[in-house]
Amino acid sequence: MAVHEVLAAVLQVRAGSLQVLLWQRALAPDAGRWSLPGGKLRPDEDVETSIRRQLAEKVDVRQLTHVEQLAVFSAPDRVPGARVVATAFLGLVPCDVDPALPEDTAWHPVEALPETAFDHDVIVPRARDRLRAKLSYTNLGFALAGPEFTVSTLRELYSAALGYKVSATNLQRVLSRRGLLEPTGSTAPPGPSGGRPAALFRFTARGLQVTDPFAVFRPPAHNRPARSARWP
Amino acid sequence: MAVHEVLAAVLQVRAGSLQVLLWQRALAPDAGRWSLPGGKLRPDEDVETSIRRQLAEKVDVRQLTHVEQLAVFSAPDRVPGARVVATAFLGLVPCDVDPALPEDTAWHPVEALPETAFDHDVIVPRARDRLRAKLSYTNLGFALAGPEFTVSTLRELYSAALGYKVSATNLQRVLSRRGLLEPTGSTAPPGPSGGRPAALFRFTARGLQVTDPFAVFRPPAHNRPARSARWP
DNA sequence: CCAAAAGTGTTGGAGTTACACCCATGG
DNA sequence: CCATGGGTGTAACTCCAACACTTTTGG
Repeated sequence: MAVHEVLAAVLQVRAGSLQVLLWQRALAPDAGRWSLPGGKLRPDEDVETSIRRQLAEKVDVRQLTHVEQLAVFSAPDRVPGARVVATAFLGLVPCDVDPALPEDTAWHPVEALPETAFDHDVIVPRARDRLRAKLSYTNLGFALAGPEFTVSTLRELYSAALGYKVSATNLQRVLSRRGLLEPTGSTAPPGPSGGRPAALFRFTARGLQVTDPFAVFRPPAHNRPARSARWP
Repeated sequence: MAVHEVLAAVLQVRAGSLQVLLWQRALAPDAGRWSLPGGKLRPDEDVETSIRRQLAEKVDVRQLTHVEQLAVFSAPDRVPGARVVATAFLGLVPCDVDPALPEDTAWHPVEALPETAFDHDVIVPRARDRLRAKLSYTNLGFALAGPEFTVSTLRELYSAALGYKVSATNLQRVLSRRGLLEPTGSTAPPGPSGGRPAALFRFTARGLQVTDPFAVFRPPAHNRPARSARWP
């Protein structure tokens, strides 16, 4: 008989850094502090439906390219008053959209969070770490990028999300070898200072796919499929 | 205002195969079908405390070497009657213990489940997959093995859990290079048909440690620590 | 022709698989 | 001394990081 709420750390790469969407509480408890968007779970919806509805309603974020569960936060005293159990989500918004936001809502760099309400400061790093891990072994980059992009752009997205410089050279090679990237055939015009025009690419799939499931302990070669469609 | 329950897929390698602990329901709904152990979340405990308590109480499993959250299952109609939201866990029991079980409780191979209650048949494969993934990039093997073991024994555990043959040669090398395994100095007596006595090993740490966090996209070498203590 | 940005070639090394070979023990 | 299981040495392979080099544009 506990209230169940859903919360989302919605992440987007903005201005070269990974940022999270927060709204500032006007009322107690924790008035003035910043809070993850979300709200109560309704009786007729599951948690993912609920967080998608609440994000659409409250902060007008509809262009989520990826949503996944992070964890349940259930310490009995995690919020003051009656107990609330929370299911936390990671949400991703591609870099080519800029949703209209209510007055009290703003993006904040993940590495420089303001004072947050309740246990929300624990949830944001969890979301960031999940994103970083999945960028390495899945095609999750599609959720940060727009439909078409240059390798330079993609490099900036990966660098911002991972927190360190990624080489464009090797990024393109790794993603191409895995079959995640394909050229569109067209090119982007060069900038004002010249330079060779960049080829445009897109992700071959836009749903989450695990491309490198095993760091080690791969199954023996004779009953393992070829590179393109890996186990399992 | 939904009831919240906790459920655990408790896994152990038994008789060469990965098995899960289930109890057979006596009463409706789903009488006769097999169910994951668990129960209602109490107001004064968080979900992990709760699942540990319920496993200790109901099936007398106290020797859990590892417990972690899997996911929330929240479809409004996942159980008949009033709504119940469930937090599912993965639990691991080392191969050297054999807990006393109540009458209605038994181990079942993960690959040959009986008819299960509700959505529990979805939870068990999720637990298995999580275990398989973490065996590759963490030291989670400690949770399947006893305090001391031979490489042959460890090979059987990994083979059963992963579902394919693992070479003892390479298993030892990989785990040793990562610094997860250390020899105890003593040896196990050979079997009835002779053979060289096997050296005994232990895991150097018995808490979960991520040993291989990045499949690719490692940070540049100059700001990356050496092999032993990897990022982050 | 030069600067700038994009893209390719190539080398080297880390980590792993596969397999041949050597070691220690019981009958 | 031979069968049996345990352990080591080593070659080949996959994948990736690093960096030099080439290509294509604007001034």
